[in-house]
Amino acid sequence: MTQYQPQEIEPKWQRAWAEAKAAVVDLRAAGTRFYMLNMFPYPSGDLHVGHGRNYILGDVLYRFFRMQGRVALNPMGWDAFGLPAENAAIKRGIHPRQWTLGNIERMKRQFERWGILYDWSKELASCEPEYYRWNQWLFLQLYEKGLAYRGKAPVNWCPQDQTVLANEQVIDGRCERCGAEVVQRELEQWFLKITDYADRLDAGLDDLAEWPEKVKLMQRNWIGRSVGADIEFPVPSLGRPIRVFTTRPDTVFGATFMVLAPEHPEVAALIADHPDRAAVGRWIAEIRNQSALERQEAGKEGRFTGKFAVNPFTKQEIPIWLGNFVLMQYGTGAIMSVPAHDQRDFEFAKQYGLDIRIVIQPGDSDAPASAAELEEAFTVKDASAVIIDSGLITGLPVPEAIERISDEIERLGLGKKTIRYRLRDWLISRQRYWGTPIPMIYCDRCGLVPVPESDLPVQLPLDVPFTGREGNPLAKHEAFVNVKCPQCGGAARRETDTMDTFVDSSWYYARFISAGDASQIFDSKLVNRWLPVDQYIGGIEHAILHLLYARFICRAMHDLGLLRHEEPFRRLFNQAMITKEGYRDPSSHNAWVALDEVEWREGKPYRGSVELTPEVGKMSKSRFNVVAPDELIERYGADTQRVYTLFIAPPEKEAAWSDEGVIGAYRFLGRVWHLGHQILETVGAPVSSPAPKPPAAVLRKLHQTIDAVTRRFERFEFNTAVSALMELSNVLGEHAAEHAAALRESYLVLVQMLHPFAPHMTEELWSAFGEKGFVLTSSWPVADAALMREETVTIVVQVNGKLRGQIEVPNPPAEEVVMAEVKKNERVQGWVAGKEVVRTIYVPGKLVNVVVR
RNA sequence: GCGAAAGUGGCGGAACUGGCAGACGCGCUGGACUUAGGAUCCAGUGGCCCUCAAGCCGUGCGGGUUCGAGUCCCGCCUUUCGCACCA
Repeated sequence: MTQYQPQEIEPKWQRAWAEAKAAVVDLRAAGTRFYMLNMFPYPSGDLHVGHGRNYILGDVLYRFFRMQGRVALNPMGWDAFGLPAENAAIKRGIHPRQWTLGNIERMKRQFERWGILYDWSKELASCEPEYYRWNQWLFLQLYEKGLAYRGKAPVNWCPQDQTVLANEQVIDGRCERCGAEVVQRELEQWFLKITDYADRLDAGLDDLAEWPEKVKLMQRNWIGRSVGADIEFPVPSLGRPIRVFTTRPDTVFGATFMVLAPEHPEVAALIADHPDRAAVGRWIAEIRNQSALERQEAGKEGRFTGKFAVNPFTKQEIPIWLGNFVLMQYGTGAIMSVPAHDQRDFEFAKQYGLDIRIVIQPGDSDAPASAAELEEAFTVKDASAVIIDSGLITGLPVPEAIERISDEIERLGLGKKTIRYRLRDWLISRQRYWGTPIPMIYCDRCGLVPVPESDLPVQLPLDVPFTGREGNPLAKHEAFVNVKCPQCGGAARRETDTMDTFVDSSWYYARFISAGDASQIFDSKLVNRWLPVDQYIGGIEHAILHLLYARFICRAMHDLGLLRHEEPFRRLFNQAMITKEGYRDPSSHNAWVALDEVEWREGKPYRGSVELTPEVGKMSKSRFNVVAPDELIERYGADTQRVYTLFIAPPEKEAAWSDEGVIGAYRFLGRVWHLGHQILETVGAPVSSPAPKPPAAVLRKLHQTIDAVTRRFERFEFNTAVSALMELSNVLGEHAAEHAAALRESYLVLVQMLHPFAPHMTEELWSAFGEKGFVLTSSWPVADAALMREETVTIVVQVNGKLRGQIEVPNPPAEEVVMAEVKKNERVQGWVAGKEVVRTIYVPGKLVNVVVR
């Protein structure tokens, strides 16, 4: 009997697909499109089984939709700029480009060995001028529209990576990449004005019906939309008011003091004649030098300015304080403090002995609480809370009071209703070499001058030294830095900052449609046909970062008239990572970001990935215990890895890799293989005479399986899809000895359904059976509903264990079948054909209606 | 603290709208073939009871709804994941 030898089969079919250009798709071909996309990876070098899950999943889906007759596109590219390449250059003296291209080659090879089909005719790498020139072009369009600007702001500086970071790249006060504590610095940097799109990005989430709720929630929280009002509090000593933002204008009668951020522009004027000005100044300087993390850890702290504002509603003078907990970046950098109804204000007031005035109480309490007895702020804001002692809004429930007082604020010209967002502008400049040069020039005479489109791309010079010291190596490249001003022709300097690599990745999905087009960023007509991406797959770690940026840039491109859609990804799926030996391998879920340094927590690697040695091309297994795909493929084949990876758990769930478990997938494939050859030996490859009909049980199972597998594909339930195929294979196996010849057709249907999971083996079997073409290009089987059931069934109903009724009916019965009378508390059981359960609907005291499931 | 998701055998996990809990697979036990097997095949495998049959108990804990609850409702406990002075 022919042995199952994946090592021989797999390379053969990989070659065959490549030669046939099986995945190359004509984007103008007629038909229903299916744009399948995996988040393009950072080419860190090697991939292990955790990465495999991501790409295998995509490939399985791609093959499925293709067999379903869709014109399917499955492209792949490389998020090829980034820090690890530069760090490798510093450490080992390899040029980032060489390091990156070498890794790309290795990863491509790995994809091939997994049997993943990509349309390589559309490949792109963000580090090539061919790609990044359009990055620069897009930047210039945004600059013209005022969506890219240079501005001074307190920014996050990573001392380890020697660069600034976007807010989204700071996690718990630490650099997302290296884990170093981030410090605040006041620097002039390049920003993209994502805040202009805050409302649209928030509202657009409602339309993303096929995105995980979790991701939408995270984005919503990140954007942080809050509805409230700006109110101006007069400050007599200043001669001008200070504006505050509040989401609770209904509490304004309880505002007993005001707190400003230490960075607030009015602070200098307010403390100018402070008796202890020097001490307050030192305190402010101290706070300003603290990182966000340090500020929070310090607890609440404040200083009295000595000045007062006037509460415009109570007309009371209220002291103006400075506080370390008020953020300049949010709202107006100033708050009205209502200690009775805001926990932070409450704590601050208690600490410094400030007035507390109660203006809201639970609607069901008649005795007003006393401020002195208050143990925490009363923050209820639904209709159960009622306003007291507040002039025109007294007696109103909170929601109504908010409306009423907001109108009044506008009527009196004290301020206006406002919507504010937590989201801040996207800081995109990086003081690093390996990235897209920002196409701007500084001229002493003309100021900031954009590089003319005709001069694009601004090429990243390759001949730079990598010392790892003294900042960005680009700044030392004379030929790059010194240019003529495009406006006046005088001597000028080039911008040496490069772009955040998230800019590269925020529009690449559209470039695949026109990859290699030197004349334009992409062909809008084709892009309009192919966008949005039908199925996007990647790790949850980009819930905010990449996915928010991409949504923003897509809208910006929409507004530039480049494409029709506002949302880039119609359906999103986040696969989870694969774990091993109880610890989390961060790089397994992190297909994009290769982390170069490892942070250890409690003796385990917490953040960071394996150090890659390009010469060997293997992960350091002893240290990290990750499963390398090479060995696995050598031993069991890629098909086994594919089947096991999908069988292990639902893909959105973390899964623990088990070396023993793999054998189950291998045995399964072996059984299918041998079953095929058993059938072949009986019938011979080409069938001349009509095949005998398979047993009814086989047919029924076959069609149930087609139905189940198809449904499960659509719902990403690959683990149970595989188990359904195992069951079918078991049933076929049971009948093989007696009815081998009759099983040929059923078996081939199994082969087809198994194809997305085990493409190599199924191609081999398909051709062994004399079928023409690839399984890949055959069509997906359709279940026959009639064959999924028996023609007639016997329904048996027992009440309290005694036979109450028995009837033979057509299957499925057209109507409900009334079977028996039962009394309350009687126990009813129903059976169909001695096996399946029927559904019974109990009508108390009367009847049992039996309906076949 | 706020928000979200999840708790089922020794393990990964099934169970569509409430209807035979544990599909499928791993592991384990026994057997077959073998010089041997970590290869392959067959049988068994939630717990209790000496065995079969029968029975009883079983989906984190405590209540409830229902003829019937892993599934629905209420209250806890635990775990994981987000957010965390955002006014």
